[in-house]
Amino acid sequence: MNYDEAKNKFISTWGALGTLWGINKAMAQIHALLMISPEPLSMEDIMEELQISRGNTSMNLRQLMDWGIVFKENKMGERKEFFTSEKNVQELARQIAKERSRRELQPTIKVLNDVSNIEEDGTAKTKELIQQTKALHEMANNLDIMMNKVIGQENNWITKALVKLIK
Amino acid sequence: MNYDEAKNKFISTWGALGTLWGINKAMAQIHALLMISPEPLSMEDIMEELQISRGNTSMNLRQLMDWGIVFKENKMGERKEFFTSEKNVQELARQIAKERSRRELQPTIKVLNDVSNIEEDGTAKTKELIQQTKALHEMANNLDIMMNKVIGQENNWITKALVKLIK
DNA sequence: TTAAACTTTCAAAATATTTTGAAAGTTTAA
DNA sequence: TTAAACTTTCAAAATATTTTGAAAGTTTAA
Repeated sequence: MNYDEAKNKFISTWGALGTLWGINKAMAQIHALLMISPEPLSMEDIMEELQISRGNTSMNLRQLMDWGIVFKENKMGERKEFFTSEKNVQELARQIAKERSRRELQPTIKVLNDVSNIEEDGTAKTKELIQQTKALHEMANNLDIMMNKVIGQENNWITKALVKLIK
Repeated sequence: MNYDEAKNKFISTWGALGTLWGINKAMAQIHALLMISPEPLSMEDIMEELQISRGNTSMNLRQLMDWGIVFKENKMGERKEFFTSEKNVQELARQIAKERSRRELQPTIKVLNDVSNIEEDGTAKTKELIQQTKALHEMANNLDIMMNKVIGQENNWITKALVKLIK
């Protein structure tokens, strides 16, 4: 496998995976491209490499910046904007964990909490609803605590400490 | 909030969340419905409750069974099939972790491994590609180890042990 | 066997998401 | 100011996904 094959394979795999953590193909591919680019890239560069339109590039770059994993960079003497990704994989993981907790887990936890606190009326169906949503609430909460602990830790923490503890 | 409001809220929230771990709305809603139903439900029951077609119900139930979180159940003297979900939340989490590892993480790890083993040719771009995919490979691998440890553990393990260790 | 009671399949329709690209907007240098 | 060099917005088009429901398939009781 040569450089170009490897590069394309990485970009398309990352793109496919991205759809599974809730971001679209173009967004994941832009991220993948920036991830392995030694130099910041301009919008033109990205459009060219991935064969996508200007509008698409602009919108997805903005979203990646919202996620906090891509940054705008200015080059001396250049008018246009350049972009880089967070290159540190640990930091990337922390950022993703943080955003997913905020966007998905927290709202779900709130609903589970609300639902599990309805009034018991003695019927089997109400009992079951309360019991199951309580259990899910506890589990989601634990997951959230875990993710937030990870966020609060030093960078190498996940790799070094947790894996060892778990073995 | 009364029973019906709570039930609907739970079903639609679970449905929305589902799309984020890679299953579609109908599939997640069927799962939610079974999760809080004290009795096994027939295909008719599900169609009726969620207002979805027979075909849709059939296909999504099959997929949930593939995931190993919904089971067919036969009622004495009844010809039609009934369905229940895995009611134990810990077991549900284990099953989801196991399937996600198998379906998403493992294939990605393989690609990362292949890509990070291309031949070094001294250029900056190749060096960056190798370095970044190696780091991602290590991280994905650790995540996979974690998830598989969870799978191997006794049921209450996640809640009881891990959360305490992490505090 | 048969036929009733069910489930599954799959092409077509409906819906949702993504992408495009031109127009509008913004910034900067002169 | 102005106008060139850029970025963003957004309606329309393209594409992808989901849903429907009728037809085909399967199972079971008699």
